[in-house]
Amino acid sequence: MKEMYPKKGRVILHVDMNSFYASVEMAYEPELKGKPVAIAGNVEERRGIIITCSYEARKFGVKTTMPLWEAKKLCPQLIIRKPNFDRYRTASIAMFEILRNYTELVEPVSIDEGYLDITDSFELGSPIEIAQSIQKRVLEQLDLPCSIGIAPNKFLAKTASDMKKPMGITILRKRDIPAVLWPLNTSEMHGVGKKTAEKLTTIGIHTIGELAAGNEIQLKSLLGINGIRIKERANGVDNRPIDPQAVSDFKSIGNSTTLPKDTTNQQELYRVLESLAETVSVRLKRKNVLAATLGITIRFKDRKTITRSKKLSNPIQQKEDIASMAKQIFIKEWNGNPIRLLGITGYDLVEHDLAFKQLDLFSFEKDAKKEPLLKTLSTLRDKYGKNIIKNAGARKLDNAHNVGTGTSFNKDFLRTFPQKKKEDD
DNA sequence: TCTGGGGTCCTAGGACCC
DNA sequence: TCTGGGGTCCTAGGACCC
Repeated sequence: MKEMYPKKGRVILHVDMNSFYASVEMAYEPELKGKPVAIAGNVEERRGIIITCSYEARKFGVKTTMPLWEAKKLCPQLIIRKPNFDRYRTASIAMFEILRNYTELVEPVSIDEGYLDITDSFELGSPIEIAQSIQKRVLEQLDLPCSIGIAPNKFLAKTASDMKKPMGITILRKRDIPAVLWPLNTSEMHGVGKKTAEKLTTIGIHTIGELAAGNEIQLKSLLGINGIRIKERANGVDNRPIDPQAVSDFKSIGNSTTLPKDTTNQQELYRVLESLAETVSVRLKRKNVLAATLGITIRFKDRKTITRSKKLSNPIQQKEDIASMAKQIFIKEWNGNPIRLLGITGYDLVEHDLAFKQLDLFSFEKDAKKEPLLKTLSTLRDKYGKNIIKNAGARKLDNAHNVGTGTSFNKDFLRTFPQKKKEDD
């Protein structure tokens, strides 16, 4: 029945805070308003860079990622502040709370931007009225400016919010695409960076319009699945839903630091790893997760960067565990060359409760003696889910057969669990 | 005087299994 | 004696974004 009616188009908003960190500082310190302000990391050191800056600073040519000394040269009166991440987090939470007054379908993308699906929020007003209301409330309640894009999907909404800054509201309809989007260079597209743009020129594609008409076979062989995707986007096609949960299931937690100066001193490097391990441990604990894979990043003097990771038989969270594993991985790979940056990242995050049950599982030996192991494993699986068994190292649970009463097991046993031979192979 | 730190997603090769 | 075609997992690197 549904198909008999024309499909109702979605209405998506993209809310993008304008020079967020600098604006938050101005809200805290109104004297800064109207002045060139920049937030910069490592202010004391030669490697300080601009994280973000006010529009007044941009007029001087100051830009994100620019080295501090260069920014000062362009704008000697530049006011520099260190980042206050707690302030930004607080402002971000308040901002998303305001957005949730308009719909439950709010998907935070980063600390300063998010999508809203207001398709079913029409009783609150037209899309443009809703956008105006959001902008007004965020400004009045938080003293923060934002730009909003209104469109039928995420890609177009994101593109639209970028078109008028600060405090813009832009509508981008599908029918606007040929006039507005197609004349632009492909590198202007969200999702197309320098490398991809360069590759595209090798097949004669320079503008978004040329990409929209590009040969799919050619694009696929050049860029893989991404080639198909950016062609779709160039045609205004993007079916990704707004997912309010998306932000909460993060995939990794890490911490890295550029050293004050390049070094080959192993003790010093170990101390850095310990300090990184501490931060990662705190962050893992705050999110109530453990890491089942640990990775390190090493950047050498010449900026060549390598990553090494190790899947662990037991997930870890304590700083001592993280530090010792990180050192182990590090020392195996380090060739003695001067190091510029070190990082530690936890992957394959498992929730604390589940990880705990997973460990508990190994103390169930007694139970295993009472009843067939297969039954015990099945019980555990039913209780804690298949992944828990999988994470414990016992893959192919379904192939576990013919294990009799009285069999005891521990984690090593689980890992080397005998597999049933397939007769038909 | 070059170029931070936090992430996500995709690809590709080798090991291993059937 | 000379060799298939799946599939999954693990690891490393690259591209991109804010």
